[in-house]
Amino acid sequence: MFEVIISNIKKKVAINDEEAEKLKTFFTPKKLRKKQYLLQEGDISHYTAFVEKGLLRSFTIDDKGHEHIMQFASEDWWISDLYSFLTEEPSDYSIEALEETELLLINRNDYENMMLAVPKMERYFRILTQNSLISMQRRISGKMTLTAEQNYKKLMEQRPALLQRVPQHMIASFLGIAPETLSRIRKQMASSK
Amino acid sequence: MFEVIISNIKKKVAINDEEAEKLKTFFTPKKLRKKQYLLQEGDISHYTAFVEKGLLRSFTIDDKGHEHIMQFASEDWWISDLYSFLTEEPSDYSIEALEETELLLINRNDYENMMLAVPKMERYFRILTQNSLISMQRRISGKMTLTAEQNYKKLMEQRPALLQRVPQHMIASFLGIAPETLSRIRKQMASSK
DNA sequence: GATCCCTATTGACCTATGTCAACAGTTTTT
DNA sequence: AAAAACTGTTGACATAGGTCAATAGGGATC
Repeated sequence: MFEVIISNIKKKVAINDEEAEKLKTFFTPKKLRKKQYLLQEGDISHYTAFVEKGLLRSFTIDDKGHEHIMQFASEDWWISDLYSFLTEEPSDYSIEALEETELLLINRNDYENMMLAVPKMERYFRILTQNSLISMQRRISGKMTLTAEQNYKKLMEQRPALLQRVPQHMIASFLGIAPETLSRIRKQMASSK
Repeated sequence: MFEVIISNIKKKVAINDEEAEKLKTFFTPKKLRKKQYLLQEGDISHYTAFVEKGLLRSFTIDDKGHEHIMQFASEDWWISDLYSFLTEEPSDYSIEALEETELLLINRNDYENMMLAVPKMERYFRILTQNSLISMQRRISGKMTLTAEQNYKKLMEQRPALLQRVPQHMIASFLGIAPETLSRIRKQMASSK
């Protein structure tokens, strides 16, 4: 059950078997069916979740009732509303399973305790967060400098598998464009190729 | 010379005087005049910089020659192109001083060595990076769900001092809108109030 | 196997924001 | 103090992408 996460951690920091065993004690497994929620907008994100299997999305809903997807998380990724998780303020986001999903949850206290018990985890989470920050910066950069079509192509290159697992209108939502726009972009890409 | 950074670190992790002394040895002070560059697009971001005094921006230039500002950094902030700093690949960004600026620089090796010498710095940088990640997420969220005017108002609330220090067209660039658009937004805000 | 829901497509039209150019203050440089 | 560079404003116009509504083909569900 813990193979995926332990191997993920070992990719970033060197831990021994004893430390690995200690880490396992902090997590709570949880399964979600398709369409079940891990977090509802307005609630506090008590957990941050590691995805062992499956796929989820985090999203928010604007004044006009439109959904905007902030993140997709599949195997080997973490997902939460970091702001709500760290501050224990209510979240603006919901997190929903898009497939049968298996998670390992850790709550705020155990997150801190785990780092006290195994200090190398500070380093693990630092590296993880740095990588997320870089990808967020690139996403903003793309939003500011590229057209919708260019951003779509970039996503095709960077996360081709995602496009196979997620309905097209959710890809549009993640890119920050209307589903009709993505449909038209694809049509025109097909014709001009 | 190190008061600002040491007090910034102490706000996030408990360090003693001995550790503080050790930390100081890793930094190189640097001054920049207005309009001088810390990093030029195409070069490798060898340093990450802590701002003791002054103000800088990081920005990229798109196909049409338009500048897009990714970050403003004033006193008590860090600035670099994190991607280039960590991977030692050439950067897509430039970093320029907007005022007389005093920095403390640390290079890639010393960044790692500092964390080996004072392991609490892993925690410090983890917390720092988490906070940056949260603010980036909010910026994307705003870009996706709000109008240009709403994003401008949000910035006015969150960083009022910045608007006093930076020309309006750079605020527009940071918001990802044309300078003319911001001028019109301000005009209309003034009349409807 | 009929119904319902979800998904994608298309057309007609709309709107927020961008573009280009002119102009006028201000600040900086010489 | 003149010239140059920078900054912000305004008007006319252009355009990328959004909105709304109709249609249609799967799956899923009863």
